[in-house]
Amino acid sequence: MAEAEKASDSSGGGGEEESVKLFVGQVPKHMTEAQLLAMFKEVAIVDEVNIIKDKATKASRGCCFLICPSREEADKAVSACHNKRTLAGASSPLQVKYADGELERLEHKLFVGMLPKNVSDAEVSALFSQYGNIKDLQILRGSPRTSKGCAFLKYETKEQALAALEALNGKCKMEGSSVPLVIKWADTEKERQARKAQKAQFWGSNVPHTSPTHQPSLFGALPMGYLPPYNGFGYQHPGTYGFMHYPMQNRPGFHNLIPPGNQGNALHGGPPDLVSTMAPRSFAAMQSNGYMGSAFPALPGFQYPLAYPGGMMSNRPLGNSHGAAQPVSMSSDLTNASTISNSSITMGSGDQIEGPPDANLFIYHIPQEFGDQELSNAFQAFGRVLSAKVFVDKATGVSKCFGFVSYDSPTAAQCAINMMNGSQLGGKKLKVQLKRDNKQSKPY
DNA sequence: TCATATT
Repeated sequence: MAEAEKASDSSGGGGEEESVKLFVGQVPKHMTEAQLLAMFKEVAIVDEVNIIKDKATKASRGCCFLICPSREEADKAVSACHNKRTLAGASSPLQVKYADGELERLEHKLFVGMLPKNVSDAEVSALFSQYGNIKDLQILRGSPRTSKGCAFLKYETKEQALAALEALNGKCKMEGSSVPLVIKWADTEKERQARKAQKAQFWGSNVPHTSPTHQPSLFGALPMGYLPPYNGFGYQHPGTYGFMHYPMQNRPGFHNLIPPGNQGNALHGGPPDLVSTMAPRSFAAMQSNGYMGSAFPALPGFQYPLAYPGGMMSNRPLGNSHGAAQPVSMSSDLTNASTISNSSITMGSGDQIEGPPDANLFIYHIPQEFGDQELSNAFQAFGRVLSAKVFVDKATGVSKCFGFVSYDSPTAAQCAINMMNGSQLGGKKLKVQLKRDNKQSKPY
């Protein structure tokens, strides 16, 4: 009694279903959509180019989307361009890939929960084959004979997947189970990452100290976009069995198809509410540590390195011979010192300006709690810092402990290497070296 | 352990 018809007419029937969105990185900010379109049209059919712009300033963010009419065309664009050529003004080759969630959108992947523990592939196959050809079935197992109660499943078409979802979700108990199956669209990568990030927050582990240069925030470690945190996709929509009209090409972003009383499953269950369980952290610690209120506020966990060249804010430079540090005049007075550093604080971080060749540093073992600003501060004694960037995990906001510092001169960079490489910052020894050259200049 | 970004 499977009515595949019903499914197909709710999906609009436009040819758009087939089109594929690609993400393109390393696009020089000055390029126009028309220029990009012309360029990409040389290698594939491209319907549209959309430059991704800053919401506020409308300036290009250095990347764009391409809309291709089919996967074939999209793949042509990817293989012809990805990592293949560097546009004038870019620092590394074009990055061309499926936009976030796009691959998954095309995959029609379903999540199946509440499977019996002892279910076999054959049983699941038999049940789901009623609705279409199963392209891929993966039952998550603890051991060969026991399932974890869930599976991922792909059909050839979205209509088939939708038919199975509508026919079985909440309505079908498999032999050996007292609860009905739960079927939903599998989470996208983004949803998984968001959930992971939330879990990290929840457990309070792995979260760097809130930097004293920012307002203390419960979510200081997360990118702004994650505020407020996800509240558990669709977990509180009991009773929504109604089939929403699936809009044209996009499946719903959130899943409200879980029957009431169903707890979900280990993979998809998340803490329902984080906000109320979060406790402010690290404020007291900050106030009681010796640095707070001194002229050393921006460097939590900083231990005066023996090798440290002096001059971080209030410290009098050690009469060093490299001309970069502020000259020591009669005053090592705090007000004066902090004025100096405050004025340079605002310029060194943020944009990723590259300096001239050999003026850019790669730094590893940066203390976890350092942000761009702290990195910049730590390196400003050796020359003019054009930019300082600590890399951060996109999903969790946690520092990856490496970053880049760019100076305006190779001399400054070399000086920083001499003074900072191997010095003790936080727990580990800093590794400071010249950044590898990324540009692929055509050998021929 | 060497460069992001997803309207």
